[in-house]
Amino acid sequence: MPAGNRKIGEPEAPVRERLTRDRIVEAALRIMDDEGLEAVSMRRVAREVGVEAMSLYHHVRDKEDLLDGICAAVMRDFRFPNEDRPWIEVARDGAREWRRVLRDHPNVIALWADRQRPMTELESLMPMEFALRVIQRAGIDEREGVLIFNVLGGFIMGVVMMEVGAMFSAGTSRAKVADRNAVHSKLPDEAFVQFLPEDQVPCIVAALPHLAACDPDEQFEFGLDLLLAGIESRVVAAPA
Amino acid sequence: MPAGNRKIGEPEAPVRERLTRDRIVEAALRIMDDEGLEAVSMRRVAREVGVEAMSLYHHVRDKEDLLDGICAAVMRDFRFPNEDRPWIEVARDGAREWRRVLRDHPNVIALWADRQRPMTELESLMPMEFALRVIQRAGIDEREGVLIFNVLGGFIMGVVMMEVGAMFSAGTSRAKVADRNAVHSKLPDEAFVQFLPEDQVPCIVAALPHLAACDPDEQFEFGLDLLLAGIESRVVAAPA
DNA sequence: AGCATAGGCATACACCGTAAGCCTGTCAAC
DNA sequence: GTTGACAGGCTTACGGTGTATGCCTATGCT
Repeated sequence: MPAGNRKIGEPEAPVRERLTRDRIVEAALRIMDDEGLEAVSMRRVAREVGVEAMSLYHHVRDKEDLLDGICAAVMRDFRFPNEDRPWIEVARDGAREWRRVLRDHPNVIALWADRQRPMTELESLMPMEFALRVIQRAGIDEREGVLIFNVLGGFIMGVVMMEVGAMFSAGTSRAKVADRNAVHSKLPDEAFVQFLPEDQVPCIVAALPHLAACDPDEQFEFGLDLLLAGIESRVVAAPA
Repeated sequence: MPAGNRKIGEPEAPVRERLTRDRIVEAALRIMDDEGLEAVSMRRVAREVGVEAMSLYHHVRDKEDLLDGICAAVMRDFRFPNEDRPWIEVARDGAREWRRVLRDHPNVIALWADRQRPMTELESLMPMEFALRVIQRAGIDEREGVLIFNVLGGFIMGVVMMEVGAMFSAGTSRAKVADRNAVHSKLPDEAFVQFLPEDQVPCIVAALPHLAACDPDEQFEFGLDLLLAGIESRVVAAPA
């Protein structure tokens, strides 16, 4: 018989604290961060908060809604840099902070990528508002400001995605791949790096040590400098 | 009783052509492009090629392997630009081509994002080889070449992701959102754009017309110019 | 002709999201 | 106090998923 079905007057109450949307979303986010996106199921989240799956539906409309909640929670994690400085410093810190958020919740990129729908909650839009404000204060007109916003935003997301996804880096994410030994048409994976044929992909082979040694922070700062320098040169060329 | 269980000597044979890994992958890619990533299930793919789900397992190890096949097929779609030109033109065309591929198969970004494992098939690495070769021919040393490769690659992926995902653009992807009217804590969605409170997000409100009107091609070229100009300035500053 | 094998198929299991409905503890109105 | 509404848990059930296991047949080699 289920809990809560105790006789009346029984001494100790169940004492489970009330379920709330926030508790649910928080648990789901934790699961996503710890166990990956596909581990986030209604049953798994329910178990995490000590409840049956269907009970969640009193607090979230459906799974989509729960995922929306996760997105909002991630956006809420953005800590706004102090803006009382030259715009370019604020922009740089904002970009770094966005990268920090994405790296702290790397699976949120996949979440955005396959749901493909815009944020709707006001609170989630505040980082965007911040970015546009910084750009505007640099004296850039609104039209170009949108271009720059998208370029910077895309750059940050893409670089972090390559960083955490290791799509090309060839040395990382060994754990996920380890048990997949060749059965069909596949390289043995384990020694993938060593057996790249130099005559067919000489540039990759030559670049391998640098790919392996590449520091993600330096990587990011390099690209950010490139973009910000380009943007700044446009500002001084056409001052407001 | 199943098909193929006909009496011997029956006039018309089933005539189904042999199942191959390529046919399966091709069908899966088509489904992903037409119906989205979540539509790609073993049963759905099997139906597409006129077979039962379990028959696929004679040609792919598991679903992961099938998804690997999709990734490889997408990479095979990359058409290499003519390289007998100044490196910066080749680089520009390579970037455009990569964007074309990603836009033709927009769901592959989500696929990369949540699988997070490197490409292993040699053929899939040829576009990377191409990119590194172009960068190297610009006279950039290998270490910095890797930085530039990652920056450009990340930029392209991120910008296309924002482009197709419409994460912030607020005007698009109406169809996917239309039937989700407010039940829980949610804005009505339909009139989302109009009801953004100007006092709380003035910069977004001001930017909205430009967000809506922003031409993705111009957007991409803008960012690409910014990056390539920055890269070129480093080349002339420190010639090989 | 006999037989191995490749490549189909059917069944079964555990897990998924969620519709429908039930049960109980809380609380306001009388 | 009793009553009734209701919020918020729970159970069951249905159709979907990936895939392990095993069967059956058509093909090709000897």
